[in-house]
Amino acid sequence: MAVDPKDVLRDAAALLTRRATASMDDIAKAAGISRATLHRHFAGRDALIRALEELGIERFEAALDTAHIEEGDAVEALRRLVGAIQPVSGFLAFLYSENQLFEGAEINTGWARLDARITALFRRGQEQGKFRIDLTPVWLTEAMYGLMASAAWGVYDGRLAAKDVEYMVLELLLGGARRGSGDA
Amino acid sequence: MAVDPKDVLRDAAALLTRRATASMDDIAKAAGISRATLHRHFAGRDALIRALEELGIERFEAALDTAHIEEGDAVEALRRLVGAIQPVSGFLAFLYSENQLFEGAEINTGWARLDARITALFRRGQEQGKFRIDLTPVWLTEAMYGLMASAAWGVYDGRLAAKDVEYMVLELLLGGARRGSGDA
Amino acid sequence: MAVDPKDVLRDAAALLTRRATASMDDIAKAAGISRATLHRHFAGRDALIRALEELGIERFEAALDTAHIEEGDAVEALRRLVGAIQPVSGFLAFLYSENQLFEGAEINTGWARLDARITALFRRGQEQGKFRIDLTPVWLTEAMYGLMASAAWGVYDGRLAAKDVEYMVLELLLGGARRGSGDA
Amino acid sequence: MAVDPKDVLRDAAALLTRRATASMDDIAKAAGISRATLHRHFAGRDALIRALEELGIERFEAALDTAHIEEGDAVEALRRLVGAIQPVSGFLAFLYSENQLFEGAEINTGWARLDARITALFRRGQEQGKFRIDLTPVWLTEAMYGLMASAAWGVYDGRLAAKDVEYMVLELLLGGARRGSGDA
DNA sequence: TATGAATGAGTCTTCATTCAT
DNA sequence: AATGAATGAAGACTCATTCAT
Repeated sequence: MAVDPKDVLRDAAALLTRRATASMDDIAKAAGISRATLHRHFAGRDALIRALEELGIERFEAALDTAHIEEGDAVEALRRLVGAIQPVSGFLAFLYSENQLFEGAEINTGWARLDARITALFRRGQEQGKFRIDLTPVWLTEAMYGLMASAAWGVYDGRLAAKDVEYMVLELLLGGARRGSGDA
Repeated sequence: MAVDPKDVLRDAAALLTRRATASMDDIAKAAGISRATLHRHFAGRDALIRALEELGIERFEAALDTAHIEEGDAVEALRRLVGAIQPVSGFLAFLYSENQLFEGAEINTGWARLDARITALFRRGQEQGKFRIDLTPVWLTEAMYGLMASAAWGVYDGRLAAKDVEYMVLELLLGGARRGSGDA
Repeated sequence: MAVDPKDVLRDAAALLTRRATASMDDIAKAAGISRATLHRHFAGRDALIRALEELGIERFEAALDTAHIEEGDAVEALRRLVGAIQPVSGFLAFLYSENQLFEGAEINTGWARLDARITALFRRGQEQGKFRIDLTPVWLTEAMYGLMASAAWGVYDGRLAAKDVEYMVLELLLGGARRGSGDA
Repeated sequence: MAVDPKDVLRDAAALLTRRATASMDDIAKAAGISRATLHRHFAGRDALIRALEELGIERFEAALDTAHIEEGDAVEALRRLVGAIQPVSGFLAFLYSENQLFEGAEINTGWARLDARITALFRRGQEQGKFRIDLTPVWLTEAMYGLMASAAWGVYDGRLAAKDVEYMVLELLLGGARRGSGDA
């Protein structure tokens, strides 16, 4: 009968990924607990969102670790990264837009650390001569987020097939749309 | 003293682009009118959002027309398109995420027409042998939106310089991140 | 149909004097308006309480002015004061206990000014040789509040007759309970 | 490990004397037990308050007994009474205002017995020719409570010195503020 | 017996919307 | 046509209380 906060977060993440404006009541229902209990575990909506960010950061970081993005060829590392992120991309897309849309909310500094790792990946790729140097690592990082979110939303809305997404995000990011770039 | 709905929409668009959760009161204040008057012109928040979508569609369409995306070389047409969209990308990013995040709201079918034109552009490019055929036109369209939104948010948050955005979005979209792709 | 905030305050004061724990809903009902309207006029419960304090200060100050407590014989001035306060003593008793019981709430500094005027009255009386000097003016002021509140509560609970209160408060304050003191 | 209800009451009294609006959680924390245990010992907040009243009555009664208020000269008895009450005056002030402010709660009839003893003291004083007969015993009793509460609050807020309180309450109650009354 | 956990009920507050001038 | 004023509906939050271990 004891409620595991992890489970509540999981359910909240799943719901908010689908409907970003869900109320505390909706979230409580989705988690199968009462509103009061939800408040007992997360003191207020802000606290819940912050906890969700922590969860997102944790999952994101796990993906980065799994992908060993600091090791080996940057292109290969990016491949591994996109593959590893895929399963949580919907949730991350929610957090990404949440952070963009709700100004004023303190943005969890945990993201900065992850941003830095990804930016470093692109920078390493540039130093290895694998990535273009006219596109800044910061922009490539941002672009990866944007493509990931677009893909997640496209899948969610039925415009894209889930199985294709990984390939498409990666290929576009690596080689762009132009023929002779990435399809050689 | 007569209020021009166009002006109100313009102000609302400007405000919501900055703060997507602005209340009707905020919007009315930004437009310099009373809440009651705002409601006289737009029967409810939904109606206002729908009108904003109309405005977005209108602006988007104007950009597509200006760029003559149906004419000439697809790569050049895409260049013109990205350039023409730039000025309204922030507003479009707002509408894009609004449509993703608030399920239930009927999505204005006007977007489909525009999506179709852009998808057609990518398809034409593929037929011209300019664009890769392993990335679907639908995905390329979606990806363009995602990159545009990311760039707009990056600029808004100060992570990217406004002057670089057009180049970076276009180059990534065309040539991807990999060296030897688009920087030859 | 326009609601006069003064009327709302009056009704709120009347209700809270009777039942200090009345909810915002109760207060709104007592004032004949909706909760939302109550919030429109007073942004939150704290703001309402603060406004009530202002009203109390105003009424109290009016009583002090009416009684001309700075003029003439201190004993006579005190007589006039107790008489003038009588009609608002219930309300003041509410505010008095409110200030005692709810620590943390910023106490309106307006009270300090009134306290000072009353304290000055007792001091003047001491200098005129009319009041004992072994009881500090601060205590006499505090005591007057306490007697006033006790009397108001006694009347409210039916233990005391309203018509007697003025005399009893004044006589006790001036002459105490001991025979040969004030009943000469 | 066994919880002594007496200890809980003691702690609750101490806390509520300081902060009358303390929640059950606060009270439980102050007593060093869990909320559930607090409820096991006192079935509900009302029951706790009623138990506190019992405690107050008990302490009050003990003070009255200690002071032997039924014996000897009424003035001397009153002196002893005020002295004996002093240590519990803060707690009694809390119960006093609690009873005034929260209508609906059944007032413990135990108070009536104590009121009667004090009223009898003043009546005896009148019959002994020591107290004025134009101030009713009921009012003098009520006034004593009011002065006691004012003094307790004044001390708590730092407006009065604890060491002076007994003298000031007693002197005002006996002789009033007027010179030549009590300071002869 | 004591308690961590869960919750129903109630409060405050905000927002979109309507009304009367 | 425009607006100040009023409100119903809905959400966040707190608290006293109960349950299961």
